[in-house]
Amino acid sequence: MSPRSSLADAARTRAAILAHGAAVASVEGLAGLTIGRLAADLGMSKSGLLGPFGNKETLQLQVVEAAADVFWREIWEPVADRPAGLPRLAAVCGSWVRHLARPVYPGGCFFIAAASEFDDRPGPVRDLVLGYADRWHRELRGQALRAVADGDLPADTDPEQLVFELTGLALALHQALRLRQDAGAVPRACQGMGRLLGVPVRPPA
Amino acid sequence: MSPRSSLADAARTRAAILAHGAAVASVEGLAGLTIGRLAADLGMSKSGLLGPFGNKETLQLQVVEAAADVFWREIWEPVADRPAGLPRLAAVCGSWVRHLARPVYPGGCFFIAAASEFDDRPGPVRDLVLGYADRWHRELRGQALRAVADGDLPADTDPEQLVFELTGLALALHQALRLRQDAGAVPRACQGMGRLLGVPVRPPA
DNA sequence: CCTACCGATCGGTAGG
DNA sequence: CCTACCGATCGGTAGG
Repeated sequence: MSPRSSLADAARTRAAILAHGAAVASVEGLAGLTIGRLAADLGMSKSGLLGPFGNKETLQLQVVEAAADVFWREIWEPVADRPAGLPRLAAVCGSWVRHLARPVYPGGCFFIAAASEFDDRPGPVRDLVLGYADRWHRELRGQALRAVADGDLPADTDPEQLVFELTGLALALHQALRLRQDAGAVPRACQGMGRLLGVPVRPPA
Repeated sequence: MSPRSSLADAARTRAAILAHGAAVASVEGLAGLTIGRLAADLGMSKSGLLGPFGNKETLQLQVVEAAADVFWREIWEPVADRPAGLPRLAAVCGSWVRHLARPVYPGGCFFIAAASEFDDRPGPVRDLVLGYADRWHRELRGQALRAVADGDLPADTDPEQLVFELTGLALALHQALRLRQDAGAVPRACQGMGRLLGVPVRPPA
């Protein structure tokens, strides 16, 4: 075993806390995260766990950021090589569906849960979640605009309406999978998205 | 003032607890409901508040039932006189949109929040929320089936797919209103629903 | 319905 | 990173 600097140890500890925190928060909620529970799960003391963050809210914010990194890598990175516009939009819808159908976190999509939990709780956590939601929204809309400009979507397409309806299908898929445990919702989400885009949408293998 | 029996007093106390509990839960979550906070809000002692219910879980279950009554009265009762099938389905979509856009609870739709919060927490609360979600789903699907039988929707319409997409539009509306505070989502939800049904959908006055 | 109280757990701090 | 500890609050009970 090679020796490890205490700096690298600290970074790995921090990453482990954030990864486990996101997993727990996906089930119990970000507000339901407790320092004592996380510390017990990871075999640490409460003060040792809190140390790198200082207080619970900072821990929550960094858990959100860590989950955003995972989300981005799961969904956008695999399709970054697709041509901008309709091809990339259809591909990202496919990887979005795959993300929702895959056990990335035990409680399903971290961001759908966090958005619902904090939509009415003003403060830094809500602001951060909203910031990521806006970024996601603009990214989708940008591809939709490009698809219209390319003539790959009808000229009278309203990109806002399209993004709104795609988002609805993703939210319906999440609810059907998590609450109703209805795996048949995966092809239904793909069919709905495919009809909106005029091209097939499929979760990648 | 007419005298009141202690029985009627108790019933009014119980109703006040459940109404306020649903309002608080719409913001803080059903799990975030605390007996001490509810008691303080209502000027009662903790033991007095807990008395009619016995424990917190029973209180949660009865809050869900009270919210379900409100939901039913808000959405289905106003359209019960519409002809079954497409007319009633379009009308219920309109009152659904109105419900989501109206400040019925300070935290938005109680059931969307509760479904998200408890979708991964096994137990009686989840079972009850799921039961109401199933009932809602079957009610919509029944009207869709009737609309197809009446020839008011194309014969190849898949009622499951239709209900899935209508639900998605409602979920997207809720998220847009609560998280993004985007009132423009109301006409977008109506447009999406109207396109699915082939008839206009409008929130009633 | 109340007061008074229980053990457990909360977020967080002192000191090392 | 740890132990030891803080005041506050949790769900719930005893007794009236």
